[in-house]
Amino acid sequence: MFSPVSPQLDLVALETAVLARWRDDAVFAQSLARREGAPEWVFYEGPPTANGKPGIHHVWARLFKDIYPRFHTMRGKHVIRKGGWDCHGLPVEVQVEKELGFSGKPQIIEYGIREFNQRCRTSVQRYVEDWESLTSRIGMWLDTRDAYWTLSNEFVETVWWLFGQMWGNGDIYEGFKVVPYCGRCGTALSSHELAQPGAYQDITEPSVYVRFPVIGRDYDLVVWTTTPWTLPSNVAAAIGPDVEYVRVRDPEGGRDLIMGSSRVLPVLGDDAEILATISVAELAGARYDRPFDFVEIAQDANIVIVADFVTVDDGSGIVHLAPAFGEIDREVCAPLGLPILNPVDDSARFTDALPDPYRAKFVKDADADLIAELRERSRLVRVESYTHSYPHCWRCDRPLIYWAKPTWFARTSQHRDELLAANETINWFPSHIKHGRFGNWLEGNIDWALSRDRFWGSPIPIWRCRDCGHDECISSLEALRNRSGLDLSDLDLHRPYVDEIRVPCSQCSGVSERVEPVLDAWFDSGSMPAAQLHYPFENNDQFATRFPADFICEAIDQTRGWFYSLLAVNTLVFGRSPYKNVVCLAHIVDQDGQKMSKTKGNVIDPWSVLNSRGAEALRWYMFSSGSPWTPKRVFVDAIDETSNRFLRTLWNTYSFFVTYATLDGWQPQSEAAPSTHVLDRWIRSRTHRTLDEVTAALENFDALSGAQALETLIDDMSNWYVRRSRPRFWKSSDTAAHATMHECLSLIATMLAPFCPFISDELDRNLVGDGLSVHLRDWPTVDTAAIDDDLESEMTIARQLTSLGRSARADAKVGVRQPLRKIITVLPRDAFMRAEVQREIEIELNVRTVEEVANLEGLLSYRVVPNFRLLGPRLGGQLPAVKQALADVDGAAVREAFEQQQSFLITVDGTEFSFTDLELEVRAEQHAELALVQDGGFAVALDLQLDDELRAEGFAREVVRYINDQRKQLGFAIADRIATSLEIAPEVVGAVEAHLDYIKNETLSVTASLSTLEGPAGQTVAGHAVRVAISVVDPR
RNA sequence: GGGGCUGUAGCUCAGUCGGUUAGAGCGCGUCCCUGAUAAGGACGAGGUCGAUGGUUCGAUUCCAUUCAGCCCCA
Repeated sequence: MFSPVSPQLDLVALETAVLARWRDDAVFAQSLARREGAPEWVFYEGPPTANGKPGIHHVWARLFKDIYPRFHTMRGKHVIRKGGWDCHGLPVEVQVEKELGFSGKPQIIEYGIREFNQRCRTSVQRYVEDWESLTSRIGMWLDTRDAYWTLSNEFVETVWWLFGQMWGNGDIYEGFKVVPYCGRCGTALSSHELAQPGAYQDITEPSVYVRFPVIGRDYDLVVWTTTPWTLPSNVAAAIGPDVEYVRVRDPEGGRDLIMGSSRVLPVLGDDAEILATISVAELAGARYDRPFDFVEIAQDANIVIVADFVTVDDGSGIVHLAPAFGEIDREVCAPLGLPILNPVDDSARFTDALPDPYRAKFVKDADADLIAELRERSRLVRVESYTHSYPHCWRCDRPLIYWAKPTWFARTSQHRDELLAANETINWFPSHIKHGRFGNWLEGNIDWALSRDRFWGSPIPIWRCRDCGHDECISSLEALRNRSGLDLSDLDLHRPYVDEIRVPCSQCSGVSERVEPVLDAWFDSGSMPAAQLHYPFENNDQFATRFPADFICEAIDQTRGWFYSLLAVNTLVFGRSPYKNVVCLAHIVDQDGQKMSKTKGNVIDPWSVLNSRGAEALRWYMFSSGSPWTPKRVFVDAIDETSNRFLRTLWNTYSFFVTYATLDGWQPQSEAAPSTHVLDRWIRSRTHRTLDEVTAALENFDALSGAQALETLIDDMSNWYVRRSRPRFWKSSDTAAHATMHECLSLIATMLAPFCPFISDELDRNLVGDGLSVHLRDWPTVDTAAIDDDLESEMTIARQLTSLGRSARADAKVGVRQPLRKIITVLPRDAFMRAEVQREIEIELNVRTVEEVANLEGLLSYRVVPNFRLLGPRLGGQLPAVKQALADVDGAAVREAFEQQQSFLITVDGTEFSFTDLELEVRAEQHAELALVQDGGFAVALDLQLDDELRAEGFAREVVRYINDQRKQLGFAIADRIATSLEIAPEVVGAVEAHLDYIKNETLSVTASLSTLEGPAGQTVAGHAVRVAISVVDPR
């Protein structure tokens, strides 16, 4: 027997119970164990950064990371779900700095790296617990006990090994990088940090047009910059090869000015007098007096060079170059051997190279003084306010500067073609990322700056000799032990411990110390395929079967994050992409499409949804509502809506089944042959077709289509199958209905399992009752014999006609309880309906017969609708004329012609055309006297003529409804048998007598006594006075 | 400034490998049903498929331009 099922669905309680079962029975572990030895389907967990509580957007990604592994596990694959935590990096450090009230590196050093890193470690551990509980609560199966932690010695050692491989291939070098740098925090910001919301802010600051007097000529260049503080570092001025330059008279009487012709008006105004054009060739190579000569220059510099990037969109058309403070500047100047002048220290203040008042001043604060000095020296042409988007430190909100900083790089740009080739092997979902956002990014690949001058990260395993400067990469503990001669068994592979290990230089007699920086934490996460297994130091067999991944999934912001770091590390080391399929989700936004942020106060706490609506509601919403590639609006009303539409309908249907199966004492019998009843055949066909669709959808990482197919099925089952089959469930006569619904609901539970692991497990447990979890089952195979295309399309027609019939009844104001003699239907020519399907229409519409089309001929006119899809290719440009001619044709004649000759002939402009009934559709057009409704090729007309017999039957049904209503109001149980006494108005007593058995049957009346009404009646039924008394009869 | 995505009913979203009747749910209105009932169903109103131009016999769908929103990059 089935456990009783409340019609009310309490998801939170259900989920709590299911979670307990999973825990008690170790279902997740079992699901893995039973696939031991099966082919691997490899999933990599992109490690969340454990520096804060997880938000609703993390839930989204985690659900997609859950559904496909669940599906493939059921499909027979072994899908290890090893968790992972990204433990290193600035976000963690910042969190700890905040706790300690620090505001920069000096305080950390004073505090002690050892203690600081210990706090980082503790902080990570704390947040991991939050992540674990949320992960479990949403029904995500992830092995968190065996998770990899990027802070572990094993992980770091593999990171070292990967770095060592790249070092060995010559792919690691030290160079300069012009980086966005925060002087206050004493650190460069990674591009990932610049990508933080709010990093770019519009600021207004002075931009200056400065004179660069050309040596040996009688004119000055007008050079534009928005960063006056970089002028002391100027080494060159760039002109564009295709820009037209002109000589302009100085309005203030100084030497003539040179600038781009199109910039004269915006910069100097209407009055400027253009004297002549001047060629790029003449300007190129010219030398000029630099604006400030504070910093010594040893080499030749201060020349005019030609560079492609120069535009005349703004400025003067001549660009100031300071390679210490601009990446483009550095790229242009470096090949020319121009020096890097860097009088700025690591706190973004001018060094002693500059005199007062500039010395020791934050560079941006020196702008005003520098401008004043330029003006004094008559070097200033113009100052204007310039508003642009400028990067800021996301921690202290101060403007960054671009600053040349020694940095370790990986030569990814030299491997660009390999990266692009590896990208070609990846399936991207959605596909446009492949050659769009990600492909474009790879095309423009620049070397990956790997080093971070910070504390909490994987130490860069390079030891540099204090004497000769020789660098050695030591990329394993074993190697480090050999080189240092120390016992390193207790060594923590972090700062400061690793820093304390010194090795003798291999080139001289000096001592080597580790270089200071740690690695970009993205290198850690990119290393995870090997590092999670401590490959190649152990687990080599596992790595062989677990590389590359079949599936990874993250939000789209990871294109330049993890998707890239994974590809870069593994392509450089292993020569191939580490993942085959990548699902790339969009972002979560609020009800109004706005990004969720704490300051806006529009953040949805996942726990509030989980505790009030349940994980399943959230899951179904995430899977079924809208494409995962478009920003998803998350709000409680929307979650409730999808949950009501689908989960509650499913639950209702399930509850209905269990209720009546229990009342009938029905039990599943495995050997029963499939039912032959048309409704049973239909719902089995629908269910197996849906199984086919869901399977294909999930194979294709398309959860949405799968969810939509399931929603359609549940709607079909609830609103047609159950609705039409109800009597069969309560008459005990037809066990086929029970058996069919049991089969279908069980199948639905199974195919729903990856989407909704809780409710599906609950349904399955009760329906199947073998003590197994649905998650330990194999994905079902489609019974292709059950799929009946014809039956499904006929049923679709039947439902269409039923809908039209209801509409006609509504128009005619004749309720469904009143039986009618017949309806008359018109179907499209190719439509056919077998009798048993037609019978469903008759019952549903409460009509005696459905009559065929012929009798309706005179009542309808017909319109001819060309099938453009067929005729377009055939007729091409003749189509409009033919279309026009056909519009005037009598549709009845066309119909007639098809009946007689299977074709229709028409002459247009002297040409004869012959059409088949596939090429021309004849549609019912208008209605006459009957209650007729038409839609497309379908039409339904009601015969509204009533006779006494029909009226009597209609009244009997009214009485049944009335009595059943009384049953409900009196709170009788569904199966209660009752005794009924009826007093009926004289004019209808005959009707009731004639249908008394029917009434007893429909109301579960064991007895029914009937008398003629005397005295005032309490109620009327369908306009006739009645009095009804019912009471429960002892069932025994 | 460059790249990408999105724009379909009041709202949230499907869909359209180009075919003349563009769908669902919610909301709204009117009804129906009543042995799933603190459920279910039908009907109705509501759309120039962001705008303009092009290709085509035919464009919501393809192309170009453009506007708006979002994302990434600079």
